[in-house]
Amino acid sequence: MSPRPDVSEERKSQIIDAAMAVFARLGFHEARMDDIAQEAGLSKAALYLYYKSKDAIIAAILKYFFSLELKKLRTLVETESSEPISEQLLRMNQHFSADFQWFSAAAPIMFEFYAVAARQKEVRSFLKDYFKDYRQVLAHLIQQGIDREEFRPVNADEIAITIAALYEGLTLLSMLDPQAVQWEKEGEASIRLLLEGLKKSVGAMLASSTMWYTLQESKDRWNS
Amino acid sequence: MSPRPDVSEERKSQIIDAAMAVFARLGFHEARMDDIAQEAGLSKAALYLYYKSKDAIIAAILKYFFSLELKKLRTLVETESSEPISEQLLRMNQHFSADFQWFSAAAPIMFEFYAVAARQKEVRSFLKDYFKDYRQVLAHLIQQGIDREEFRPVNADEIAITIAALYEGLTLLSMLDPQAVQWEKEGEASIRLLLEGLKKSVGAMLASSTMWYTLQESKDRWNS
Amino acid sequence: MSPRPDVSEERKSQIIDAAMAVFARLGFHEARMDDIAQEAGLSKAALYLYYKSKDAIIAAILKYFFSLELKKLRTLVETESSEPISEQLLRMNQHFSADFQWFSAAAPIMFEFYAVAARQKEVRSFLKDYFKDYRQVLAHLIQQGIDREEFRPVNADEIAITIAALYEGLTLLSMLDPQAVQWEKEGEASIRLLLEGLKKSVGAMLASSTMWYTLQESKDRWNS
Amino acid sequence: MSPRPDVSEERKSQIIDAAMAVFARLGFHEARMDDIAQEAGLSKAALYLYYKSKDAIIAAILKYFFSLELKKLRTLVETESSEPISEQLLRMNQHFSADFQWFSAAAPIMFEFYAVAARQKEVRSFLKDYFKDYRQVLAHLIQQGIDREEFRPVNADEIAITIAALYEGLTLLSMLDPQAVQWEKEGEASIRLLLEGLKKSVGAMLASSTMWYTLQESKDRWNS
DNA sequence: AATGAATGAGTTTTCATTCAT
DNA sequence: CATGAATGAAAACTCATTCAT
Repeated sequence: MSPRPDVSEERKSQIIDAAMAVFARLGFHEARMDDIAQEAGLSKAALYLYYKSKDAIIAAILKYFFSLELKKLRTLVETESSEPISEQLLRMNQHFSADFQWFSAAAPIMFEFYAVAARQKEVRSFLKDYFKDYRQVLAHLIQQGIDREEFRPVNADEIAITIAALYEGLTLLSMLDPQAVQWEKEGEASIRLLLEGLKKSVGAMLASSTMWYTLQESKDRWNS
Repeated sequence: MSPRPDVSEERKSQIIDAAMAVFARLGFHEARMDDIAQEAGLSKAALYLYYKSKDAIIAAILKYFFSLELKKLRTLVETESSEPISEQLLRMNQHFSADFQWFSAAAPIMFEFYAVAARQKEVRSFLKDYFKDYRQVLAHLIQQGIDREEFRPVNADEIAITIAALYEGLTLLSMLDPQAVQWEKEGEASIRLLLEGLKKSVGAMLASSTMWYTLQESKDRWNS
Repeated sequence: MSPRPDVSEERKSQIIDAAMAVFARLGFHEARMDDIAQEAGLSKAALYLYYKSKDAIIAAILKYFFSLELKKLRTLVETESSEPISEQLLRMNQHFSADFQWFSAAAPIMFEFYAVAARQKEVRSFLKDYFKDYRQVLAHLIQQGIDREEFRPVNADEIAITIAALYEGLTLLSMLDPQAVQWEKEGEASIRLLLEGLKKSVGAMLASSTMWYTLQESKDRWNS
Repeated sequence: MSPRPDVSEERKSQIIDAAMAVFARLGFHEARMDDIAQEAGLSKAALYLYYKSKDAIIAAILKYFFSLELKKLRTLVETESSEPISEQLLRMNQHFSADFQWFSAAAPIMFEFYAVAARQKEVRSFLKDYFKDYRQVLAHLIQQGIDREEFRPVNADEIAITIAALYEGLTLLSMLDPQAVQWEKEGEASIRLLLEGLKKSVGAMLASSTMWYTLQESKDRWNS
């Protein structure tokens, strides 16, 4: 119990929280340092004690936000489970949906980062790495499905891209039109469609089961 | 019909072109009216003869850009064709990819609009309508596939959402990491996966053919 | 008579005049751009149309002020005149004194530049060149005095340094204590003292005349 | 006499030393209280325990610095010596030159004070008194030279002004261009020139010596 | 129709100074 | 005594917009 406990970390996250709230409301450019200070209950000058500049706050949020997202995904997926991968993918959707409150609050910030990334190399590079990790986690999951012969022997990396793209796109569409595009519902529908495409085809399925023989007989009969 | 054809329209698109170039390079906020004027070869004051404000220019670009996109999609898809829908979808991909130059130049603007939409009702509303139309065109195509019994009797609107989301997400991912996520390649892979899921399953296929009867018999036998 | 005559040069000197007045009153740091704008009868933003920054204004004054001083000196001295150099030197003093109004108004700026020069290489370099020219003009004058055998064969450059130093020091002292150190009076006294030292000494005078021989004799006698 | 000798004085000079170092490097305005605190190895708040404000520190330096200079001059000159005054003046130069290291380090501060003095009455008044004392010491020396009939019966105060001005000017010129204006060399040359002007003229010299008679004879002969 | 000139209204950042501990 | 933390009060610089010609 030191006399004056380090207040620095507390202040920093206090500022980040405030800044996220303000940025979500106003955007990076319209948000004033004054707004953030007020939201944080600090003086404007205090912000500069903990962050060198407005950009530094934005950069800190960039790291904070996407690290958090990645952590969530990993917690959700990375522990190997005997549960069918398809079930896991569907459950993932539910978890994302459950997070919706937080998510839609942060969505404006997320999209702003994407917009910035299109022009700033550093931000782009950071997000590139983020999505690389993100896809890797998904690819690993898909690969398990293939290894367990739950899925066809597809290219897991490609599927990971498909799923990641799908999620980002859904987030955009549901942000724009929450009525018409309900994340949870459309997410599940999309995943089910993908799963349908990933499933071992009937032919393939039969080929790996005793059913094969019986069906084979029917086939023979068809051909005969 | 004045003797000198109205220079107004020419100036306006001259300004829009210049503004798009500048906005793509610098973003809405960093771009100065001076930059736009210079790029357009006009005086700054001249911009105000044709557009009331910087925001008015941005709004004009919003309309121009997304109308153009929609028009492209419609040209591509809307003419009914006897060609299999799956072929049409795959061909769509190729067309989008062919447009890549223009697209990646305009991408920063597109993402910026999405970011703005997250906060501004008017922009959001505009883009909501845009994507509604966009999905409708796709849904119409999917529905044809269903009607022609090329696809399973799925919910066409849902599939349209899936495809639209997929495209937006791919655009984001490939903007961030063009090496790892190549629009054309990954777009095609994704569409093929979807098509796999859309195809009439063996069971369904049989169900809509005379084969049904024979297979039914096998099923009966399995159950017995 | 062009429709809109170039107002740029006029504005620039309008700003320089205003800035000099303000800087003399408040110093470089205490002077606000607002103060300068007000003094110039322009808006603050207008200053930035003509000068990139406050420092740019200061730099412009640096050049303006010392170029002017140099020009004055040259006008005063550089035209060869048959008038005795000592007379010219004394007359120079009077001219400087006559300029006193302007000079004491500008003195604060001058000293501030010296202070800045002590720390900023660019300013120091500029003033180095200024004083080099200044001394050169004086040295040239002194050299004439030597060539005309009005002065002893001294090192003209050294004398120029002495005079330049003397002037700068006098300006400082009289700025601090105008009662006790009156530029005109003390300047003349100092110059007369220097002239006394510059005069051909009796010995030297004799050495260059027939008197030498006679004096030489006396010397011989002293030594004998 | 408290058991722990008052730390206050120690701290104060610790701060003055640090502040001088920082001010010399950065100037009064660019120097931050933080810089001074760091240089002094104290906290910023600690500075305020010993000095009311930044200006108070500057004021303390003003007094410290010029008192020191005056003390040096007095030590050098004030003890009456039978050595010829001209020798003493020349030796003074050497002493100043020997002090050069300290001097050129402190020069930026000195010039800054002169600049401030041009605008602030209090500083000006202080420096006025400083130079009054300074000149007085010199005048006293000169007067000795006159009384001893080493010099012509000139106005000692005027000569003191000349010398003081010369020194200040030389310091400026050598700060600006140490290559071209070497304090020691040019100081000596200048003093020698002044001495030349101060010397009793040959006529006068003779008038006060036995030489007079002999030379007088030569003169007579010239005239005859 | 067109523009060079001008500006009002900010906005980030800075820093001497204070205060709670 | 000492200081880590906090802030009020600027000040330089910017830029969308207007206006006189």
